[in-house]
Amino acid sequence: MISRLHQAEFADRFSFIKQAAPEFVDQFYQKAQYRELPAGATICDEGQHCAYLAMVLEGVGRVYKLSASGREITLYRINGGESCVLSASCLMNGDSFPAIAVTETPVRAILISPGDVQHWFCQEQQWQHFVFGLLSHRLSSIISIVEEVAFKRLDVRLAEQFSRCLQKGETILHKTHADLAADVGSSREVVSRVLKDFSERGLISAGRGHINILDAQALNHLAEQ
Amino acid sequence: MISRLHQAEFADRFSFIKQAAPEFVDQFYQKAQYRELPAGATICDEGQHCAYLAMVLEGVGRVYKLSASGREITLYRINGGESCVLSASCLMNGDSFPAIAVTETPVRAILISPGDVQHWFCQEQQWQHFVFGLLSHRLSSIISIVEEVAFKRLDVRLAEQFSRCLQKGETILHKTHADLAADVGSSREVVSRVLKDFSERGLISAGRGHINILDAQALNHLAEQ
DNA sequence: GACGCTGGGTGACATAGTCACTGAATAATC
DNA sequence: GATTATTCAGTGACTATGTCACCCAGCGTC
Repeated sequence: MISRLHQAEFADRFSFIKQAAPEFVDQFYQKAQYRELPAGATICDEGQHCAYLAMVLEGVGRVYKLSASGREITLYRINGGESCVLSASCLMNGDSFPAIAVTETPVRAILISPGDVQHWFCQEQQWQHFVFGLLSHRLSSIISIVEEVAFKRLDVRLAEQFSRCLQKGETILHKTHADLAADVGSSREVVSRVLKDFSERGLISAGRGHINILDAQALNHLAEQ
Repeated sequence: MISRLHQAEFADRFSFIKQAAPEFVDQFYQKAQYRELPAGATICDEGQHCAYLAMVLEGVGRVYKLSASGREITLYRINGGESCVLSASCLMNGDSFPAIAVTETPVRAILISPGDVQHWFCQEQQWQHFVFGLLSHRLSSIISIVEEVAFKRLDVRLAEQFSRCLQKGETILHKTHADLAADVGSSREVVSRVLKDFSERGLISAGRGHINILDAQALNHLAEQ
């Protein structure tokens, strides 16, 4: 059962619920659970079966793949108003989760049980569209990850990271070289080398645990490639 | 309108239709179209909007990404009884197609218009499950492509290709080095080098346009990594 | 200050991608 | 049947990336 306060917050984040039938909405809030998770918590491990579909109100989750040698690559992040597609997919098919999901910041979320996800999928059109939209939207985002990894050079891909940071209006990126390597699926050493090169060309200046973006234009231009 | 003969073939390939409501089935066969395509035809180009959802009766389609430099990587193949998920996704959201789809062999397929795909999605539960299943199943297959490209060595990935070929009971792979490169997202020269190494180690023997698999056990073992 | 931990730098080497070119096998043309 | 064009494959040189084994610096704790 979800409190009035969280219902309002949910409707704010997930506007599809406003178009749904009142009986569905009642049932939804009745059966859903509210949960808070600390930063760094594991939501779902590789090969596990998902216990719930998490719909994030606030905070950031990260879904990534881990290689045998310990390298990582981020598949996508889940922000407020988003939900973990892979969970959706697993829940509907009973497949096991093909990646690892963790919280990067404290997360507050609404949880839906597998049974309800499936049950409502056949009943409420708005819910159906929401779940389907999640899945199909993420499919193309993961295809663009394939494209990135298979075809693009590392300097271009790192420049894209900085570009994205700039689009949010930030000029300091609070990440370590190892963090960046885990995002793009490379290794720390290689990221360090590229960043050293960026640094020497005056595109960025590096500090311990953070990076100052100096030449936005040059980085945006590099990211275009 | 689909002929009786093709209706039987369709039901054989796409068994979900057997569980669907008779009114739906009637409407489905009424509105669907039968189409034959030659080998090498372009089904959908990057950035285009899909005209139809294709459900393949017979033949093989290939969906791939093309890089600016001309390299390719195969995202998945569509065999008889399968359907192009990306189309499904595009059709439901009105997004443009994020890859290129072509026929590798002559293809016979049933085509559904975007309007019908959406319309039926809200009406017939079996259809809903079919489309949703397509999407969620392919999502994890594309995630494993990310894993392959980001983490695995090329020799291992080529060994996997041979392994898959062996599983179908074939010991000769009728592909050029360039074909293999396009599948795994590498370049011909690099594939040639790896195959030369395989050849010298007695794992395969190469001919023009085909490869004989000699040491199945060693290749399977290499593919395990 | 001694210690450990984390973040980052580096050189040496292995693997992978790019470029420019070669030659051989096959298909197309006359 | 000889010539030409096209496709397929091999190669060397160079660059980019990944791996391994280290190093050192900063910053806590005790």
